[in-house]
Amino acid sequence: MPRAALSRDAVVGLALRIVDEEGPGALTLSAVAGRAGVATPSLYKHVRNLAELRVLVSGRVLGELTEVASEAVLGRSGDEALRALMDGWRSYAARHPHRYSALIQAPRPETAEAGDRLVGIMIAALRAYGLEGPAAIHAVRCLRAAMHGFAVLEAAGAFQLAENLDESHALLAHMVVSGLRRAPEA
Amino acid sequence: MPRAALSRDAVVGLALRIVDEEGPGALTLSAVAGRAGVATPSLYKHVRNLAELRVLVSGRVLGELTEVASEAVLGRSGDEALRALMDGWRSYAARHPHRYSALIQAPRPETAEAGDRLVGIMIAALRAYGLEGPAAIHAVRCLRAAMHGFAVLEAAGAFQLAENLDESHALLAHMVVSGLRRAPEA
DNA sequence: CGCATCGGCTAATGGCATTAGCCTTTCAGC
DNA sequence: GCTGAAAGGCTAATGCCATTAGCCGATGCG
Repeated sequence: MPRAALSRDAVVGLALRIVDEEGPGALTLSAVAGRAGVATPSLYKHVRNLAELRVLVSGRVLGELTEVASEAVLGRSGDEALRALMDGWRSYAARHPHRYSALIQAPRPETAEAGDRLVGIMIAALRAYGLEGPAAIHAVRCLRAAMHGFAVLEAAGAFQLAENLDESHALLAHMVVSGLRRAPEA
Repeated sequence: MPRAALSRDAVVGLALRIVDEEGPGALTLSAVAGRAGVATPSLYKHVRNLAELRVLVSGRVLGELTEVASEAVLGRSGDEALRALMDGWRSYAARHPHRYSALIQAPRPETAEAGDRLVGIMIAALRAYGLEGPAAIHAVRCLRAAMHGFAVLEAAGAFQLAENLDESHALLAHMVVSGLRRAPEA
């Protein structure tokens, strides 16, 4: 195994930095090569193509998000766990807006496992609500929709008014927990 | 005014068709020119550049969404209005997933007016809940987050399991209305 | 009838992705 | 220590796309 200057992971790391600093749209092989001090075609020794690099970046973000979610839920249960999960999620997205935007939502086989782990954490966070089977699935979907929707809009700067965003997010969390507490039946 | 073959609106229309059929990533000036039966540079007589075309497309989508929302709320109030709004929103996104994905979330001056109209509709839909000032703002943000999050995930095919999506969405609506009914205070 | 202007065209430039094929460095095993 | 295979970098070449510059015919107002 010859010189180990670059590596697949290093390339992804540089890509992540570009995404953070200049946004997902600025992620080009040319830019990565520039940062690596290498000619563009050299990157193909580490990554199949730009599309794969994007998937790898997305996978890394998914992993970080899973870690955040995992820590948030740890040692908590019920509403507390749910709120901590939502807060952690939002906080991650707010801290790394570009990175969060690089998260690919369309399911990809490469990141299926990480995605399942994340869903598992959400199910765990919902455990206290006594949801079974389909009900748990519906709840996870709603939780995802709420967290992702808020994160995307905040990251995009779509919330323009001056009102406190923490309060808005607290209301969102309130909606989720209160909706889970009383049955959807009318 | 010489021959009126193409027009700004016609270009946007073709762009919309490309987005619908091949996704937002396939929207290139070259592709539009191909459909228009015209050389690529000719498009610059109607549109400043690709970035502007994207904004125009996004504006059109925003307009359609506003119309859908407006019709949904018409003649309804309270929970009924809210549910109709959410259903209409989801239905639009599900009917035109690529188009919905072409919606730019970052606020742009060009579409600010349309955006305000949409927010106005949401506020109207929330009127029955007696929200004032900041509380209304928070509620609109949560509503947006919920609707947008669900729409994005559904459009991306992120909901993979077989469970009925209508039910999931009904739960989301339930969360929103039940969260609005009882005060967020603990 | 003249002419300003609209709306299309060709040519040219430059960025980026991707492929092909070369060359050097390094290390495993003798 | 020597050798050869392969990892990992490079240059050259291709092709797509956006964008700019500058040309030219048609059209409709005066």
